[in-house]
Amino acid sequence: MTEKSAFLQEGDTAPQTRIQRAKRQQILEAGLTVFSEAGFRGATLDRIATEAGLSKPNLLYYYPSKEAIYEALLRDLLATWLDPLQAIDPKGEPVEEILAYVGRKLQMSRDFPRESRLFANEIVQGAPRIMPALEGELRDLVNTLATVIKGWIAAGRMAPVDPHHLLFSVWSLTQHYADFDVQVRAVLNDDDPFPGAEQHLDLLFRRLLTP
Amino acid sequence: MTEKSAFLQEGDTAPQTRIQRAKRQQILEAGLTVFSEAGFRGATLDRIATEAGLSKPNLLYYYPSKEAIYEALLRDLLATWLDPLQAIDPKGEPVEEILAYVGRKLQMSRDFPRESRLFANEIVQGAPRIMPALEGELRDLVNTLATVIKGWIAAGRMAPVDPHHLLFSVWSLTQHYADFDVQVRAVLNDDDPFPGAEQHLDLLFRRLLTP
DNA sequence: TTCCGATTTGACCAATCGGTCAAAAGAACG
DNA sequence: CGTTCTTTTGACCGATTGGTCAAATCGGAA
Repeated sequence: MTEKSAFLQEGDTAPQTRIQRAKRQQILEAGLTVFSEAGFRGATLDRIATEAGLSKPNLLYYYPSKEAIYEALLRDLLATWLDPLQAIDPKGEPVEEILAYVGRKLQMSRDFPRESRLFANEIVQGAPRIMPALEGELRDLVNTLATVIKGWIAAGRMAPVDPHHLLFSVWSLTQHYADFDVQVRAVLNDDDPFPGAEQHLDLLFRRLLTP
Repeated sequence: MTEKSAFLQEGDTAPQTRIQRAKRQQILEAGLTVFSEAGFRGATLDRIATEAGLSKPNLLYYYPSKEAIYEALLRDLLATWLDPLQAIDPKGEPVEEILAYVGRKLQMSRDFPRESRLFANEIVQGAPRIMPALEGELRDLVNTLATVIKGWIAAGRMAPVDPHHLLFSVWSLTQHYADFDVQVRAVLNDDDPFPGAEQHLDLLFRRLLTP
């Protein structure tokens, strides 16, 4: 087990007024849009400020730097992103638990594509800022779940599958519909891919996992 | 069918000396490295020039702009990227044909991760420069293959699966090991993921496709 | 050697970048 | 009203960006 990563931690939670909280939220919203479209380097403070309806110095009054906005976003998102994983119940029915996880992840791709693309941008470019979280919290969580899955397999309650690669499969298959959205829609003539995706992934994992 | 896209076409093939061909190749090599690490906006001409062992004006002597290098790369890569798809033989054994395709794609993730990440960067950020190719050549190729697969299914030679989503699955599962390499390795303690991936994907698609 | 086109480079430029600062404008409260 | 604290802004700065250009250098043919 790795000890909890010291990176991406929030500083002291300063007492914020209602206005400050609201403006910071506006900025994070705008930052999410811009960073997810352009990546860290591609995003500009001017664009984020415009998107948030603020002047650039005003934006910098609430967050001290571009880095600060980006890291605040990553920090907030990490929890959201790991939630569906933690919701898997070791005492549940294995195949159904994993299928439900796939469903949750697919729904996140549909409902929060910007968040997915923000992570995708970060990781494709080498994860320079969330690597510690990947090697810390994420790895721990994955290893814990891998143990659970191995138990399920040993008990004959699901087909024998490498737990780590199973998780990679869930991530890649579901996030693909958010991250590669434009490609998917280009191929499908702009039809909504999600109904078909849900059915397909249900079939795929059911076939893979049913003992 | 969409007519062949007019974008990303090479200009008249000017007669090149041996030196010109070599230097241009150097530049594309360096460009591939830098663009795949940083995306279009994140890449700088200075970095590409340094990587190629040239001065910036010298680099611009061979390619007129940053855009020109990037588009030359995308153009060259598109063919390479579509090759494994075209190698699928409609007269072959369905399950084995698709499994072989998966194998080729996975090998490309292992051997050409920069190329994979270049595309990933481009598409995650909205595919502003290869959208025409996606809606043209790619869509045509995919639709052609989808017809073949539907034929295979109708003949009972493979399990009934949505052909488009099947292809998305192949792409996402295989490219994940290149595009999200740092995440995969972070979770796996830096072990080589490819042997396990090969076995896992073979199992996954065999289960999915065997009638 | 001379010559000529191909190649290379240092110096430079305008635009954009992230970020600063002092001063102005609001808001809250007496 | 005046005072005090918070919020907002225009003007500005140094660094970096993509790209230009004239001059220097190179390399091969005669």
